[in-house]
Amino acid sequence: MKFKLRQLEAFQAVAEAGHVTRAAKRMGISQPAVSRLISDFSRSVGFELFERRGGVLVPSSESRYLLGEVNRVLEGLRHLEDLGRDLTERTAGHLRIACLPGFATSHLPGVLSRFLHDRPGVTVTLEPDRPERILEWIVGEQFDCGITDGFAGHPATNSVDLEVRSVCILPRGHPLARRETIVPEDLTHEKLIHTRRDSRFFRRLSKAFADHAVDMPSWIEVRQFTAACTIVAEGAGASVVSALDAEQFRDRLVIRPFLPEIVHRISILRPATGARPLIALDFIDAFVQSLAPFVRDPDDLPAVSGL
Amino acid sequence: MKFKLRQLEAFQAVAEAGHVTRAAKRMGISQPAVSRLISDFSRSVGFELFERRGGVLVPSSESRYLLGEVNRVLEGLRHLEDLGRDLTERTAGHLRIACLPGFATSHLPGVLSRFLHDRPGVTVTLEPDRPERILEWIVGEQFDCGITDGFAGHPATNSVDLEVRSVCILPRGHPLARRETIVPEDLTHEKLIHTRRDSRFFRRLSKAFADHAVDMPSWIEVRQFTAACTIVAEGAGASVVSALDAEQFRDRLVIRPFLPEIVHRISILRPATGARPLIALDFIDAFVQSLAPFVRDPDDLPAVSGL
DNA sequence: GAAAAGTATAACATTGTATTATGAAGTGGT
DNA sequence: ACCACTTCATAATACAATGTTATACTTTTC
Repeated sequence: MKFKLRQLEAFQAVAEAGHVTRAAKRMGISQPAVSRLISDFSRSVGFELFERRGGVLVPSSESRYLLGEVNRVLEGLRHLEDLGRDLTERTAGHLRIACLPGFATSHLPGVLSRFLHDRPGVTVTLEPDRPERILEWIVGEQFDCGITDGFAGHPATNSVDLEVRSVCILPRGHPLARRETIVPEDLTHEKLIHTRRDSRFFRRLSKAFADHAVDMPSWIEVRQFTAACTIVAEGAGASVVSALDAEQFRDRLVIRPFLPEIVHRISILRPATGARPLIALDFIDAFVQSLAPFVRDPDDLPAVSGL
Repeated sequence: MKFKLRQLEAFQAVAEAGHVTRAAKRMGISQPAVSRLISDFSRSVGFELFERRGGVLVPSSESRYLLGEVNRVLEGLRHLEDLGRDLTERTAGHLRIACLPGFATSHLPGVLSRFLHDRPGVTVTLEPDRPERILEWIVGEQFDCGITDGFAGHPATNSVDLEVRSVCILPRGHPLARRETIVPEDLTHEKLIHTRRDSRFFRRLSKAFADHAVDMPSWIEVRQFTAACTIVAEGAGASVVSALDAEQFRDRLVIRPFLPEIVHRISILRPATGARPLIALDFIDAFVQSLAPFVRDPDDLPAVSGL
């Protein structure tokens, strides 16, 4: 005594149209097909679904009871199909992103808002934290996507690595602003703001100075590039930071290429095991694209498809 | 891109069971059938529905979104099937009854409560009114069933007629109570309570007295048998009323057969055109059965099936 | 009462849903 | 690391559901 979907649709169509013929037209099938669906349905429930009232078919008192429920079920199904389509087209779903605090406030918001603009049904959780915690979260699959740096690889994650150029930043109107590019020698008499000594970026930077036989004029040690930018923008000292962070302060300081080229490697992580939410892959792709202006080799962006 | 019901069921079953094989067992079909349903569904939505987690299948992040909606739709369908079954088994629906005021307070409530006892989903509208109004309502199809008397037939209605016996009622301890049956002569010196002079019942009663050459000792004229019963129960006068009404006062007065036999004809009406709600036919049948002890010829109750 | 519209039935084509048989892939224990 | 075992996917095929056209029947309508 199971109801067939098609029978319910025909029942609804006839109830609304009042004629088998018109219902068939509306459903885009032939009249006999509807006739059969109705008679089968009627037989399966055991009572007459319609009565004739001078030409038009009117739901019987029994089937009037059914009709409301039928409408609800079919409405639910329509809704379900919409949802299916949205998921297929990646315009619905939920995205959990963990990132370094710096991204949460600077580059990421713009990328996210553009990404979500065309995906009205998508919701996002954004959680800024330290790199170790981000890795934990990705491994534990609490998040779909992690944005971090200083990542050394982990078997339970897949990652995309990007090498972001770094630049020298100076206060506006600084004498060195006339130079096209800045080299270690130029900074000999400046007060240098740099990241923590245990960071990979610091080691690369100090090596650059050492290679040029220049003493690094260390002054202030900060945790984040953003902090360095702020201090320099205030007119104190100079720094070498990721081009990405410098961009946010473009109108408050002077940005110049720094040679030798030092890259800041950032990694985008995904859990290696488990599902691969399409929306997450889409987002990672969008994020990588957004970094194109800042990477060392824009023509060789890593592919996300293989993640 | 329309979803098939069967695919949704398979999706739900696999999501709950965690294995295609177990889902198939639960659905009572073979494993490859479920396999195909799932793969077809997956193809139609365009993303993977499940991921393996060490043996068990877990809904992917996309399909988790779908699952909730699918459950809702299938739940609605199950509910719909229940409703269909209830309607088929006449345990759901609505019944509109119009009746004479006398019935609404005396015999009918008991019949209705018994009728509704086994039909938990059925609701009833009971409207007491005068006979002319009842006929109007039936003709206009505002009601499924009318219980009236003095009905002379109407082309837009079908009716079942029942001839209810009438009895003589006396106050408790009345001298005539010793008699097995009462005849007109016995009542010569009583004060008689009877229905209105323009009623058919009154005409039959007065003819009975006339045939026996007895003056009818008319005392009080009432509209309803119930009123006559109440007055007699108070110890004043005697009356001849429908056995049906007398029954309600069984413990407050004396009931004796009255000869010659006078019948009170009541009619059960239904709209002739339009639907024939099965629940209404059931009710009429139950009502006719309930009157069996009071009709002239209990072995010859009219059939309701033909209504 | 005849024409027109609407509906039901029959014969048949197509598609969906099931079956069994069988090979591939993943799990778990020695 | 291999083997037995379970689980899953695919292929070939049977059958039921759902669609088609052709046609006869019933009801409205004028």
